[in-house]
Amino acid sequence: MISDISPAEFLKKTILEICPIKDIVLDEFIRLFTVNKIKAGVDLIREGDDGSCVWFIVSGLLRSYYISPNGEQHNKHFFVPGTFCAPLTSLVANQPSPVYIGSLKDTEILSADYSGLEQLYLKFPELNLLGRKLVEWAWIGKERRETQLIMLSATERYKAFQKEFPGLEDHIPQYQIASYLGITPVQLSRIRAKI
Amino acid sequence: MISDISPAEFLKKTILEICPIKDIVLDEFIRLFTVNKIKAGVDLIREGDDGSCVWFIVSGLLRSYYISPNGEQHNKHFFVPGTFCAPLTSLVANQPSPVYIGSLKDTEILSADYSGLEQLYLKFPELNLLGRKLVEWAWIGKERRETQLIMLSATERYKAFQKEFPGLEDHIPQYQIASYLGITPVQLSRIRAKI
DNA sequence: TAACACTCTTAACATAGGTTAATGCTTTCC
DNA sequence: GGAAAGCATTAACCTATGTTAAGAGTGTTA
Repeated sequence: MISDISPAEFLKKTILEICPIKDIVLDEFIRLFTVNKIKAGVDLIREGDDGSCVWFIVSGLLRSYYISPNGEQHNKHFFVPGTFCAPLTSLVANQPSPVYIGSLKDTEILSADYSGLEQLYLKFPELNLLGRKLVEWAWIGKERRETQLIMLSATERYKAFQKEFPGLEDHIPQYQIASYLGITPVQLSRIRAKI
Repeated sequence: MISDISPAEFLKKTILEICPIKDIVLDEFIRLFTVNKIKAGVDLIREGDDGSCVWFIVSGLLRSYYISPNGEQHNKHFFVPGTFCAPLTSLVANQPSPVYIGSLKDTEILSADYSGLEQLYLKFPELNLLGRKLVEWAWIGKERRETQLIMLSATERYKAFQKEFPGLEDHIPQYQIASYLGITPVQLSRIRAKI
């Protein structure tokens, strides 16, 4: 659906929809990114790794997830084309990442080194506006997710997931969705049978 | 414990712990804020209101919360002295607030008009660094909360709450804590009886 | 002091969701 | 084609949590 423009153009277009930004700054920003293709099922970062990259999803699907002490995976978020993804806790707090980030489908991304981005922040302080906007929108997403987890039943969360990620459930196994909803695949199957 | 310095000094000190910032910018930033005292149980913003302020908690306690269709309150976060609080979804998306923010104790805050802050962002683009840092840390908090909600049992969430807000449970009713944990007061009572 | 409001606890019962296991359906691979 | 792996469904049973209601403790107010 976005095959008619290059990854860099896709990124540029997405940025400009977030906030205005001078051409010279935008061009240097875009130049930080390089194209990468990864297969399904690959981890970009694992718990304990030091985060050093920011990614923009061109096509495919990424997820962030935790692994609990007993080895169970818990999906936190799905990253669809046109969105950014980064081990923010690690980058900001300069600590090992508490989360995993990996691909669920063959995925094309644009990767930027975070240290390069930080240098650009210093060179062009107004670039912090873009950074602020991106994190603000990410925060709003987390806030909505928190509300759903604390206020909605599993059935309602499933319906909210369908609205938030339209069509996604046809492309990934149900146990990945159940993990995102905070329930077992068995329970999701029961919920689906009832609806 | 912080009674020996003025609210403005407290704010200044807190800012400088987050990121370096030029004196002239910091002074103008501080000047945006005015002291307010509010009684316990007062709402600063209600669902549907247009958010226009940012607050810094000097003393006391604020909470953000949702009210579900059936009238139940669900606490999302407690704001303790030395932290910032704002109806971010409303400010960023320029929409009516989906959340309530109110006081649980007599509370002293510093309030700043968001439009004044936005003007200062334009005047000093490097101020976006502070904005970015503040939202980044807020995001990390939400991420941690999300992880707890999806991965931990209610008992474990209760213990995590005790660690994250030490001493707080002695100052607010248990049903406020239960609401934060996403369980009923009855269930919290059972959990406490077991421990 | 008595009455009231508010909070916490406890009990009895109901429901949502977890656990385990069996079954059947695809898809993949030899 | 047949075997194996991966996934979804279903059933039986168990546990955590919700619901409702009663009672006890505390503080406030008439």
